[in-house]
Amino acid sequence: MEQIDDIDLQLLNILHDNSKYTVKELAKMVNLSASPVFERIKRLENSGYIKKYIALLDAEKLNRGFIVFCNIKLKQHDRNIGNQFVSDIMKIEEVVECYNISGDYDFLMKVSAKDMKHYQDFVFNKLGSVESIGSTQSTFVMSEIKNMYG
Amino acid sequence: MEQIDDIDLQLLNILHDNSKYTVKELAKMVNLSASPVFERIKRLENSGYIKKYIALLDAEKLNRGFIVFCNIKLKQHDRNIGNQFVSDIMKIEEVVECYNISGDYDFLMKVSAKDMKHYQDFVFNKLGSVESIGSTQSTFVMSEIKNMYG
DNA sequence: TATATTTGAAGAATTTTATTCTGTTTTAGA
DNA sequence: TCTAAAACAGAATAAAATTCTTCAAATATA
Repeated sequence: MEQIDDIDLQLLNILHDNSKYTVKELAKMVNLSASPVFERIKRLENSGYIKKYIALLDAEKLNRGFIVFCNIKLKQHDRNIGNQFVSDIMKIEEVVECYNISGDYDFLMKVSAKDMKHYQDFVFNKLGSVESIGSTQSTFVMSEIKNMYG
Repeated sequence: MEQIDDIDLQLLNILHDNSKYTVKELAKMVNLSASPVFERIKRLENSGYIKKYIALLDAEKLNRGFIVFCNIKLKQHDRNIGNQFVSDIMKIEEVVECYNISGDYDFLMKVSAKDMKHYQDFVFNKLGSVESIGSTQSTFVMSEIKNMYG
């Protein structure tokens, strides 16, 4: 596919951290004029290197600062159960991320709640009604050390 | 602090998914004109509800599509060892996220590599030279099911 | 209840930025 | 070295952000 060079990489790294720079500002950072920078960014968008632009929100202010990693074991390991689990989990807003993983558990979910009470309610009422789940194990986040996205 | 209403919440949800809408487009979505929408967004930025705007990149294209959750136990649990670990981990580019957690392990890291070979090299050469680490346990991501950021 | 006062909105005016266009330079290949 | 394609700079244009003014509604106050 498309080849990217060092300047493209610089632009990607800058935009990954802050997408609100103007092309003029970006141009100065990479020692080019505005128009080639504009063209490069469009190329990076069209070729898929840049997937999209989003706003990062303050989870604490939005009552979603209590983070838990929740491991899931399915009841059985057939395709139907798996598909059912995926489709159920997609609808639960507290589940922010979900991965199919190696090891003792089948899935690892990152869950975002207001507090322990909210998480407890999530486990009992939301996960509790997902039939495909065999067992769960919760790992609580005490503090966030590093997040290249947040 | 500042109180937000339902329209603010709508704007936050929209921008969290796509920050490239124009204020005119956003105005139509929430049934307002451009200027109040503009003011609301500025207010949400200044009050910290919106932390920043970023570009999401394609990890696969950038040779970072191999994701591993890496659990870490420290050698000892004193403040110096902990601080040393944090400061070391901050410098390692493959570590995309890191959390201080409850349970058998002390930290959970999300690691982003090109492939298994790269990850192996990361464990041996990068983690291998972090003195504070006692032991590690790797959980490999087989597939990403849900990601509210990606 | 009537009257200020504040708040939020609309729409126009202005400024800034994105985007396009044109001409030139560099680069790669024959 | 010559030619063609790609990449750049700078100007011109279009679109968006931002500001400003006015108005209406909501809220508070007498």
